[in-house]
Amino acid sequence: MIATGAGGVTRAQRAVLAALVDAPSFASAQEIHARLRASGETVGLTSVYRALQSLTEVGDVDVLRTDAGEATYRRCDSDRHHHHLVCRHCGAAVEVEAPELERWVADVASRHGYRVDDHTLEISGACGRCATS
Amino acid sequence: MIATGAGGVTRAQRAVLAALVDAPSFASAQEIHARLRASGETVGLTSVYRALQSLTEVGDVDVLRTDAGEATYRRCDSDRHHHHLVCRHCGAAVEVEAPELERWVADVASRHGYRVDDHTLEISGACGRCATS
DNA sequence: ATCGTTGCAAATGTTTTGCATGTCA
DNA sequence: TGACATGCAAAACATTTGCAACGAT
Repeated sequence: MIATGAGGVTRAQRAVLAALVDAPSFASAQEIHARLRASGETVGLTSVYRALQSLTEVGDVDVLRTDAGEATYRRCDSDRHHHHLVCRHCGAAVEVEAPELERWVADVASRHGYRVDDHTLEISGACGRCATS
Repeated sequence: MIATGAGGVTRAQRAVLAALVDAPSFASAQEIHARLRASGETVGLTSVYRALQSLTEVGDVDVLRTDAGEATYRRCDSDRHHHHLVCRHCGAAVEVEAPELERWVADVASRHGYRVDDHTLEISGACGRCATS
């Protein structure tokens, strides 16, 4: 496997990235595949999975597991470490950077004698538009 | 289905709870099943899944999805809302309650016009014992 | 007898892999 | 020609469900 540039180098990778740009928030591999098919692209499900795997490794997309166990993918604006605030209704997502949180995490960990290797925070709820309607 | 007491009322539920007490941290359904089998208990995999489902609904055990997509379960000491600090090596886990975090989450959400329905935070790293050895 | 529990087998759904084919340098 | 990329079909998973047998009240 050759190192892929940030833009995605294979046909499948380009197609998947394009689909992710349209996606309101996190989309599953199956959804991406269906969307591509619907838009006339002829990409196999296998290639979608492989493209997502590559893109994830390179860091171009973020992965999130749903409660149902489905992996969902999202193209993130920021390439820095951040967390998500996702609307359950319309799928709108806000990327939030949180230095205080990072600090707090490190603090709590060290207070328990732990070294932090990784952490995840996901907040789900309703965005302003959906909460009121 | 009848309401099950906190102790677990079916044979499968009792067995699963017992297995979870021994578990150093989160264990998958398959692991629990294997452990029960190894210890001589004759419990079907199906019953393990069903027991875990019931126990989860009642709130006796917590669920956590691994990156691999496997659901893992843990018997939690606290029945209040809390987060986990898990050691990747030995599996030791600390349950941490974090009022500041909850406040911060609510704050960030409202700043973006969101209403918070749910949130998850997982911290993984190395405990003191494993970090130094 | 009745009703919940059990567990096998089969179904489901996602993701991965084997393999033959296509494509581009 | 050679190294990938592709996609179908099949496999590998975790998990759920249908269903008949079982156990306790």
